[in-house]
Amino acid sequence: MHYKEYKSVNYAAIADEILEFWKQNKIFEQSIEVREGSPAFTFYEGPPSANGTPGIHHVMARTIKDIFCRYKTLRGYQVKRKGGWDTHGLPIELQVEKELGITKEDIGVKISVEDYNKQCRETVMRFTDQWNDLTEKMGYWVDLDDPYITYKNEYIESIWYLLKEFYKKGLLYKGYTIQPYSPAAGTGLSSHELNMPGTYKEVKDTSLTAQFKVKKSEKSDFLFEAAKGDNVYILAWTTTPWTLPANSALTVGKGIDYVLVHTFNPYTYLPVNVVLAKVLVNKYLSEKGHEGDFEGFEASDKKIIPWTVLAEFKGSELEGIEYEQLLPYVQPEAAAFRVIIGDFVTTEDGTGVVHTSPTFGADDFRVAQQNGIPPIMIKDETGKDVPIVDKRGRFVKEITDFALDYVKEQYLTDAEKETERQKQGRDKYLSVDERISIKLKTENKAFNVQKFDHPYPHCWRTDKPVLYYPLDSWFIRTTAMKDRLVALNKTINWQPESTGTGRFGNWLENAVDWNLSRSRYWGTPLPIWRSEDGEEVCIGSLEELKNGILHAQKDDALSIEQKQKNAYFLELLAENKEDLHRPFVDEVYLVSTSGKVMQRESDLIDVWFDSGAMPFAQWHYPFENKEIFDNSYPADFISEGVDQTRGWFFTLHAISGMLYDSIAFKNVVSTGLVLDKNGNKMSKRLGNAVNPFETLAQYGADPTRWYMITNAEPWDNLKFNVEGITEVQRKFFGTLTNTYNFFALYANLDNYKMTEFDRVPYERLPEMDRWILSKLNTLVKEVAEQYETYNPTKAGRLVQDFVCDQLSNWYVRLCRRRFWQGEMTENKQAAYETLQHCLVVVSQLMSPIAPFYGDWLYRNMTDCIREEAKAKRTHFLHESVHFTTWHEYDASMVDTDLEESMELAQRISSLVHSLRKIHKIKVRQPLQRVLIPVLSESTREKIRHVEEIIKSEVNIKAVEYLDDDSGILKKKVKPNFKVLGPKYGKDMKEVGNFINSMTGEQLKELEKSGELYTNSALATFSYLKLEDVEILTEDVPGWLVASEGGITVALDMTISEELRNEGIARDFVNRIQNYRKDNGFEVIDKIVISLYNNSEMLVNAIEANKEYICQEVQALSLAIVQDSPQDASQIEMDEFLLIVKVNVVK
RNA sequence: GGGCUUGUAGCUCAGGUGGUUAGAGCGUUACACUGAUAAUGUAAAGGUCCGUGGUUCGAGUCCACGCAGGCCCA
Repeated sequence: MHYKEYKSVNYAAIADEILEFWKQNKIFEQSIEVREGSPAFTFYEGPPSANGTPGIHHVMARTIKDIFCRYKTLRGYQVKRKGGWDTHGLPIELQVEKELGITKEDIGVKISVEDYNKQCRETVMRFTDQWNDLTEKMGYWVDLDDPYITYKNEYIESIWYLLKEFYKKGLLYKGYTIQPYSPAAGTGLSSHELNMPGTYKEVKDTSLTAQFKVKKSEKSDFLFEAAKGDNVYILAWTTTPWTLPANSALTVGKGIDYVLVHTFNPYTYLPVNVVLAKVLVNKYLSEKGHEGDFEGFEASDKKIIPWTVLAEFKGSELEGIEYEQLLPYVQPEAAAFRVIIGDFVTTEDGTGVVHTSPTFGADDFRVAQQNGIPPIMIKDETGKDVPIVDKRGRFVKEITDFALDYVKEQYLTDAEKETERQKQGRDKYLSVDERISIKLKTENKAFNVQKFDHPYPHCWRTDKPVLYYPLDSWFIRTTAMKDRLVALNKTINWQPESTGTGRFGNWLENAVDWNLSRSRYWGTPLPIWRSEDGEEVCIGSLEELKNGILHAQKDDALSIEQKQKNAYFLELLAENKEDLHRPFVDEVYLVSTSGKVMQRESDLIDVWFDSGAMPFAQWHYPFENKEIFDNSYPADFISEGVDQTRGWFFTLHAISGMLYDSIAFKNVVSTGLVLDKNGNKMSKRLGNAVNPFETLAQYGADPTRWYMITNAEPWDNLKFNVEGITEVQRKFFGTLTNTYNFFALYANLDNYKMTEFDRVPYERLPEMDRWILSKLNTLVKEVAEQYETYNPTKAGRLVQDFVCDQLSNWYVRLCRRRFWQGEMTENKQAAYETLQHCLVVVSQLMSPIAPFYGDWLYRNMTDCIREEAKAKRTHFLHESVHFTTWHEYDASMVDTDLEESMELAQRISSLVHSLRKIHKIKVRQPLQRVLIPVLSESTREKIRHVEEIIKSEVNIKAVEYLDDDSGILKKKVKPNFKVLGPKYGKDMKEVGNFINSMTGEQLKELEKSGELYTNSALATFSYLKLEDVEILTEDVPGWLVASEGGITVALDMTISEELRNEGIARDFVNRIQNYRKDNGFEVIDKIVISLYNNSEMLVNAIEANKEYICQEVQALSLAIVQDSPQDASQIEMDEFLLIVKVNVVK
């Protein structure tokens, strides 16, 4: 026996078996070794975090990665894939805090930073075992023996190196971002803290609509013209009037409609022309005043303010208009006070114009930066730029009218309020907002002031309002190289393309500087040491740090304690026990060139920098492995979820682009989400998360992977339904396994063993074999194209369709007889060889997606000649399909004519089947002939080619052709719109009607002379050309016909006595075969049959076909007896009752 | 609110550059086959192609505006 036979297969068991084989023989390692010296295909693994358990979506994401690495190996590349772990970051910290029952505030108090980080380090690798287990079980090949781990010193050192490179290029700088800040507590708040319940409280604030006076310029001319040369103001609304001294721009929405309104200021009653959003006019001006009495206003009681619209325009027309500074206490360093466009402007509140102060609003900051608008800032005593409100929440002295006043009333104690009240000389303390309102009212700069209720965030510790306030941060100056990053991105092949051009491209175009700072504990420390007056050094290696310390130790600037701490760090270094995390690096003190003590900036860096640095840091570049790095940069391929667009994809791209003017990856597949079967997001909380281990154990890795890949394109979201996996199991894997088993069963019976030589030469192969080989080669070509363009879904579907429709349902089904009949002939050998070849190639084509099953099939097919192949150094010497090289597409084996012929055979057979069906004539009943109308000689030739196949497939004696000359063909003519369209355009209806109502005579004329005089009223349509129509046959008068897609078939339903007898004989054979089987006869058993003559018709039929029957059922004799035999069996046949005795001949 | 994306049969999905009768698999129903048989084949039923406008002789396909879902950002 050369081929293993399987009664039933369990795909999970196959995976286990193959996995064991892989482990025992180090197949993964070997798959890389066998490609030693071959060109490299580089893959970067986006590191997962092992602090959570893996989910089914990880199976999806990693299958994609695996597919292309395996495919490229088959294509002869060496594909090293180093695994990695992402180990830093907030999720880990939060998890540790939850487990220890502490908050961030407790770190350094209840638990030392050292212990806390120790805890993080342990927690982060907690589920590594589960991850490794999943990796194995799903068949994902990645090197987990030597992964990169982002918390390792070597990794961090490489990051420091990169940061220093940024620093040297002037791309790493200290700036600020607008963050929630509590002046009362003196600390910034995280978004996490801001999301705590009770943070947002309903408060009553002073809201103010200010009038910004427009300057005359080319851009604003149209406003002044409409206002007849008078003053023009832009109205902007704010709930924080204290930010108005920091205003440096006004933001409008580019698509919003604005109007210029002529009216009076409600406080000063001066005539004004104001700009605001069209839909908000009614919020400020009552309908009663519309087109009111301007002339009489001065004399009236001024209760109704008249107004009229002078002009209407889009926000985009306002862009660039300049205005006068509203409260000119502090001057900006560059040109400011312009109208800019922002995407966050709404017309829900206010005026549709947003007062913009870059120091006190996150949106404001961003939009100002994008438009080159400077913030309003002053210099502090050290010369540093600071905002006009200090860290305690008070105006700086430069804001003369309100110097040192708290901007929020709530920051004052009652006693302070009283003192202030006396200073103000009023009976009630007036807040800054109120006093600014009064000032603006009197200066004709306020258009509206009122109290406004709205929710406002409060500090959870002090209960006082939060300010949005600029806080120090370190940045990478992405904006400086934006254009280059955009240009580089255009050279990357994105799959799908829209993620690259749209989501990623747009994001790059609008990118702001990358904020690196995180004020946490467990992460890569920022390697910058800084003195109080701003001297700083960026450390790029351990060596540099060591030298820095040694240098500092000699300096008197350090205290004894500082020197002791430095000494301790040096000691650790000497013993190689250093830890580059906090708190250790924080206790290193350096000395600046001018002799000042420098301490490390306390920030950690964004964990995304960690992962984005992996091309370098995974190899500890440039300190080690320079050569390896050079050979594996940039990556040929990466893949992650589309949610990584602004995460890993961006940081990889930014670091490579900015430091090395290179892309980091050439091809990228961004994958969609895995949802539950109803399209909802999976979550542990909702309990609809699918456990990947259970799924793999129950269904097997191969069907699971196959289902995920072929069901939807990877970038579409996948609605994960296990029923889909069972379908894949049945449909694809079941069919393929059956096909294999069929092969194995007969090959073993025939003692056939694959040979790589002495094959039946191609020229002598039967049509059927040549056809499936042609299909196979076409398949190889198409599958390769799909893999090459990173379309695994289409690749899988192609393989699946080939296996199910062509190989199993057509080739094997129609060739069954060749396998089970007679001795080994050339024809039979050809069948074995052809099927064997198809199966082996399929095993390879499918192996990237279904690596276990592919290998299993390959090994089942080739194990029997392995030793021989090894000895002769031939194709199948490899013990795993994953070592093989891609089956070369052989164009000479592709015969498109033959493929078309066979397709005709399939379609014609299907039509005949359907006719039989309708008329209830079973396939076992032979029919005399089928008529096929053909209009061209080439079609006739193609069908003739496969006549035999059609005849046996549908049990018909003859195929006949009807051509035009027969005269009985009824033809149908249809307009060819594609041709007619350009010619006749809107006269199409008329032309169409003409064609549809053409007579047979006219059609004949058209066919004969190639054109037809139409006698149409349309001048352009006097002649109809042959190319303008499609001619088909649809009917054969007097016959039963079926047609579909241009093919028509007519079936002769006459059942002659001879045909009837044959039908009965075949039915009889069928019953005997069933009997043999039911009674457990062996396939090779010979039998003798005695049939009781209880029907003339039956016996006649059997006598007439006796030879045929005996051959089919392997009967040595078939006797008709006049008495019912003893122990006879009774078998039902359609119209007869068989009383028959069947005995095995021993 | 913005960027990107999806919407076709009960379910999962195909439907180059517009061409009039929109396909496949699963499921359902019926039938056939019975030496691939806990398989297999054939057929039938099943569709306001998310909606509304527009361009066009003609729109599932192109355009605009919506609706619903998703991701990211604010």
